[in-house]
Amino acid sequence: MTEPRWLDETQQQAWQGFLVVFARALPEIERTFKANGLLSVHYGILVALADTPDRTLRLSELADTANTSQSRLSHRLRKLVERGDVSIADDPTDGRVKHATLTRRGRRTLDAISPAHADNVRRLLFDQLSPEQTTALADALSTIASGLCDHDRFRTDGMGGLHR
Amino acid sequence: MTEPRWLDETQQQAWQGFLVVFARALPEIERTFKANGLLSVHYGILVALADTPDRTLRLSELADTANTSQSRLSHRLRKLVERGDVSIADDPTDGRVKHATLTRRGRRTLDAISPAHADNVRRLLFDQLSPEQTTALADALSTIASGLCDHDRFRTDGMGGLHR
DNA sequence: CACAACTCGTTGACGCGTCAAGTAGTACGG
DNA sequence: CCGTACTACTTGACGCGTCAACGAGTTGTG
Repeated sequence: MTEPRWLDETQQQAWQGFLVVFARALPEIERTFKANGLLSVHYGILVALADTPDRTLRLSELADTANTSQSRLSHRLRKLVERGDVSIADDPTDGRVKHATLTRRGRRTLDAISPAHADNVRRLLFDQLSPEQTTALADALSTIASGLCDHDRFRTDGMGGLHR
Repeated sequence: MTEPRWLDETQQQAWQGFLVVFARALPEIERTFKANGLLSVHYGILVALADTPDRTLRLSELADTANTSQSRLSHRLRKLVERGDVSIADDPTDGRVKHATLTRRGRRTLDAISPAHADNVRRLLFDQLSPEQTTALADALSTIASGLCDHDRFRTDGMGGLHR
């Protein structure tokens, strides 16, 4: 066993900041979704589909884009399909694969929630920051995020070659 | 209804980064705790107590310091008391109040988990960043965090005058 | 002292996320 | 073709967090 390497003071400060954001901002943000009978997972799914050219993704890609596990996607998709926000279709060439498509109703749901959501995020997180702080934050988080995504593919895929 | 104010591109980038960190790093970090039969909540509770001069906090302060709700604290405390990591004592002057104290065993639990935890956080988040990025990140997150904590007291307390 | 209003902490029901197991479909080696 | 290995997705059990309701203790008012 070698001597453990601790976080330096700056890193501890940053980590503590993450914890506060996760513990205090996210639940507050979640409330907007609950007020519309949904969860942030649902919203993430709708956004992922809306950001796709033909509003359609196969489920495994959808799970990846929405930063969720396949089983969670499966569970939450049930409600979205029941509500008519998303429709599911079998792939014609591969019977295992299914595709999810954002319906017109799903688009409307998204439009109904988005303003309040953006407002929450801005108010809770970004209104406190100067433009320079925001830029630096985006830079650091993007760096971390891309590292995390690469790391993930490394662990789960065997070089899956998914988009990007 | 006025025109909604959206997030600008930088803000969106930062927010997306938060989501990725939240969805990919935290579960990974949680694994270390689960390997020791605990959750991150438990760890946060132990840390909060360890950071206090006499290793003792009344429960409401503990909940606040550990960024958790009172009921969650109550639920998770059960296991920590059973394990003997924390002991609970009634306040002698106010029958409603209880105090939690970190035991010697709790201290040992903390020491056993901390190295692996610090390692995870460093590896997943900070190893990717330059020193300048880390500093900027800590600065931005601290700013947001202090805003969130003030905001919280504003909503729940009636000017509770809790420490700080 | 009585009674209302309040605070501190606990509890239980309920819905969500995880994990491991399961079903169904595909690829491939012989 | 047959069987094995693999992939895509689904399901159910289980433990956690939330929320609302609760019991217990305290404070304030007349």
